Amino acid sequence: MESAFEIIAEPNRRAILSLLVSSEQSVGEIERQLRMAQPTVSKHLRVLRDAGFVESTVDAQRRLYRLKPEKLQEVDDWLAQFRRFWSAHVDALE
Amino acid sequence: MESAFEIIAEPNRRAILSLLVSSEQSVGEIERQLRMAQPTVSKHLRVLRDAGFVESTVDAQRRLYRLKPEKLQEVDDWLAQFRRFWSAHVDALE
DNA sequence: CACGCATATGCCACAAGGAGTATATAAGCG
DNA sequence: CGCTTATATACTCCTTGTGGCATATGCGTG
Repeated sequence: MESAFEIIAEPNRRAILSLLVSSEQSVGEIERQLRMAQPTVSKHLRVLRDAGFVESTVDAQRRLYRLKPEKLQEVDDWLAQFRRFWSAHVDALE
Repeated sequence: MESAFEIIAEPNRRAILSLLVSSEQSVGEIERQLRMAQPTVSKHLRVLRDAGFVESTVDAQRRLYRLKPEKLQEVDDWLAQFRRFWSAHVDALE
């Protein structure tokens, strides 16, 4: 599970990342909003943190997780090579 | 392997997609350029075709595969929600 | 310091995907 | 028509990821 692509292949992880767009969240908040079991949330957050997609800070017993955009940008960069295709496709339709 | 994200999680498949950016290619051409075993190429192409990432036409015994951008655009669309983050990050650095 | 809440980790079982090898299908060509 | 080239599929093995459950750790509070 080295690559950024493998990380975001998992639907629950994508859901977590989307949640974190609005603001940082604690594990419990993620758990409730996504209705996932707590260990599942923690495990996915671990994966996301190790891969550099999120970072966390301590707030008493809570850990607050927030987005780190670099890795997503990596995905975005890979997609760049294909961008001309969808403009080309639109052109073809016209 | 339903989602577009799972499809592009596989490195060989990403390599194939990148190859097809330049022009359509036959199975054999892909095989040689990426140094993959022929059945491996065929299997990945099957997955890519079923998922809507590529399409093929027949040229005698050859099958020519070419890119279909829609699914990649799907990924791009999902990434959109994060875009404001990397501009924000740049701003923060300044 | 005992208890409770929040989070992390360990272990197990299950499922799914990928590679390798062999084989099938299909088209062109002598 | 038999042979060769090009591609697809079947089967098996192996690895890896994920979830569930139980348990550990850590901090705060009475």
